[in-house]
Amino acid sequence: MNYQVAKDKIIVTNIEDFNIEHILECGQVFTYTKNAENDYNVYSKNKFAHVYFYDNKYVIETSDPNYFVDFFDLETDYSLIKRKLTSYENMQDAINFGSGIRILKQDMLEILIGFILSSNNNIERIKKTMQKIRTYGENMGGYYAFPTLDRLCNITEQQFKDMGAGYRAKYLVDVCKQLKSVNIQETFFYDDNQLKNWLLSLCGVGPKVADCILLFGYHRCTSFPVDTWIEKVYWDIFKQKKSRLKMSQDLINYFGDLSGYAQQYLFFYKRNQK
DNA sequence: TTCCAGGCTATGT
DNA sequence: ACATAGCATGGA
Repeated sequence: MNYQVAKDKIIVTNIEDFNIEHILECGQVFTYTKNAENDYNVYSKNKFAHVYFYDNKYVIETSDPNYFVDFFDLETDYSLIKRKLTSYENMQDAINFGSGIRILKQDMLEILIGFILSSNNNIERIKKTMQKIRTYGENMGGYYAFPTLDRLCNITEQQFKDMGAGYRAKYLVDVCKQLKSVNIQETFFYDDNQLKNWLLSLCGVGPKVADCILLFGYHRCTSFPVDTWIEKVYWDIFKQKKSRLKMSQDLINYFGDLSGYAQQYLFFYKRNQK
């Protein structure tokens, strides 16, 4: 894969490991809309990008190309990651199926809110709620920025409910209060254990959601979120049942530094099997 | 109508 | 430490 940065766009060529559908539909992100096949709008913080396939290339149109070079993790060699993962059993099919997956570098606050909403919920509704929450953010002309923490703190439980958060509305109000008393920048220097323990202390954040925030909000790739789909994958690999915590530990021991990447290929593949 | 959706909290053993 | 009910909501 290669890319070129211009003033108002990025051009991605040799796209064997960049596929916008794989990237957005593999469950790591809720802040996008689909215009057509291979044509999406992507929102992150106060930024926006229009991504589409054209002439065997991807075009990422945006007013801030450098931001999206980082967001799409374009400096990481996913061909190398896939080559390493190929040596594992049961991985070849998943890698072929989701060959264009990349793990996005998303905003921690958006990930936190999104995955608190994810519990016992479905992806379409999470996306709708996230889009509605965005209307409380700054109007950027044509779209809204995701609300800052100060703005989020002014949203009431009833307003979150009206946006479809359900019983998670209370968690959102409480977690915003909790975050206000923390220097969030410092949390980026925590080691994996410190960070997970802190995340588990937040309202609405249990083991699975904490692992998702570690992986998608902090890019800690030695994290392996276990959900209903990964439970099935675990059975395929190890032929036994365990608690989700132990499954996650086994999978991290198995995949090591590649855990987060393996999780995404396997999740996307399993979730889309008939 | 009933079941399910990338689980969490609270409350038991 | 482990097991289970209840949780809002909308779509199939």
